[in-house]
Amino acid sequence: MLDIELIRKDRASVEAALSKRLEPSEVSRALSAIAELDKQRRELIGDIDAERARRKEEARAFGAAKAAGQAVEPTTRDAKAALQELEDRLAAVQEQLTTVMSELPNLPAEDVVAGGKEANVVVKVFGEAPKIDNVRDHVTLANELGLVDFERGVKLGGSGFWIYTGWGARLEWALVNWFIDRHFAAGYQFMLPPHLLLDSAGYAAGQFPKFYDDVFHIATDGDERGRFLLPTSETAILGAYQNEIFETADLPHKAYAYTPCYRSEKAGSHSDERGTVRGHQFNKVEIFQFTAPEDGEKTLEEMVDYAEDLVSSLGLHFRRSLLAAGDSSASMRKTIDIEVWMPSTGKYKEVSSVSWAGDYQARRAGIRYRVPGSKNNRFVHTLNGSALATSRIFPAILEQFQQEDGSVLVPEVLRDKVGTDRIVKPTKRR
RNA sequence: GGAGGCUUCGCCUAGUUCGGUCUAUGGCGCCGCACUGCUAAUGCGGUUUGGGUCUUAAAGCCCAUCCCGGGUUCGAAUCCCGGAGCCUCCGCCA
Repeated sequence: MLDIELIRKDRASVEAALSKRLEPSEVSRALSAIAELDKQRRELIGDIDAERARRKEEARAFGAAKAAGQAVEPTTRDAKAALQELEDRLAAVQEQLTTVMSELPNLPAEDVVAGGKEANVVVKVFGEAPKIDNVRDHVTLANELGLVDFERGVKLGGSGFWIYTGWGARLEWALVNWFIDRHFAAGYQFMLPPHLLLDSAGYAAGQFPKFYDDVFHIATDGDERGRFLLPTSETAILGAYQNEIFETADLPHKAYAYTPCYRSEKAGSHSDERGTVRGHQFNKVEIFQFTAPEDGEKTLEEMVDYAEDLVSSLGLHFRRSLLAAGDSSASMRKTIDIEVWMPSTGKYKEVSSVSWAGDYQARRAGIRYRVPGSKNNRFVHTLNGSALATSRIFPAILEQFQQEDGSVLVPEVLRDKVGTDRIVKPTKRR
């Protein structure tokens, strides 16, 4: 949610920023509608408040007169319908305003360029692509080494699901655990939240209404409220703090969570999205920070550096990209992707997306902090980042560390957790 | 799933019987000031949250807010209906 006061005061700059990700004519139309609704809203509030003040005064006078023993007639009964009518109008205006406002995306940061995926900027490349003869893709490797059972996964969950098996399950779980250890050591608070969330949490994070159809909705017996399977633990971490006020001393608040991510999006069968690259359920450890506004943008850099250090520690070749306005999530001011090299496709694939939402999510979720020396509580800034999406790191490890003899070397930092230095072909039936 | 109790401005709490200066009591905590070699103690004052209005800003003023949503009434923390959450006991169950 954008700051309506900013739209009032500096509509031109809002319009310019939004035009980086929307059609200018569409932006103009939405802002005009907002200006008009905002005007109506404030007029109605003024009228309603005045009417309520009058009624309060009359009720007080009535009580005083009655207490004094005078015979008095109620006077405000007729005005009730008029007040009700004003309140109904306000509710209608408010609803329209909220609808238009909540559909507007965040303002892209200054250094974020307009355009879609093609306008993304590669900022930096880390390491070098390993030289591999006869590259096998991760699906082949996973099948040969018995790491992932795609066929039985489909038997269980249908298309888009798989089972990690044997050393594959060990590797996946080692990744999750290694990230969990690292974030804990880095001072993030560990959370294991519910995977089933109330719809309100989806709206707070800005995923609804836009992605309402891309998540799994769950009906719960005897409860009218909608619930859904979380598409990322970002939704849970943010939602956990809905309508709360942070003490200044508690900022920045750093949290992280491990959950599977459930997405119902239609999985097209792109050749570079085979295997575990895209599915209806994947593992991800998410880091999150609530900060004071002045620390927001620099925290983004800190978090990206941190996530990159993880990928570097694994020994993978990757790069950093600054996303164009049209390719980053609507809730975000700026998003930086970490993309890892996939030898089989010759492409880089996103393994982490680190974003700075400014106060956009905080405004939707009602998350504020106390400003020292001020009566007015302000909205915090929120940042989130995958650290990391294991189901993307997993295939990158298989592909980048595959050996001539068909085995795969385990990254050094994971060897203790996996329980082997090298994964070789199994001899028994799986 | 059944029965009962409960939810008040950070925390605890008075108020709900029987509707009206409740414009919500008191304590703790916190902030400011005073006093004092320092600390402590003490005294005085302040301290829910959000919206509107005015203003360069602050202050002020107005409205809402006693778990949430409806209702009754001139008037609701208080009465009625619906919902959520917590606690106790019983039942069921990984």
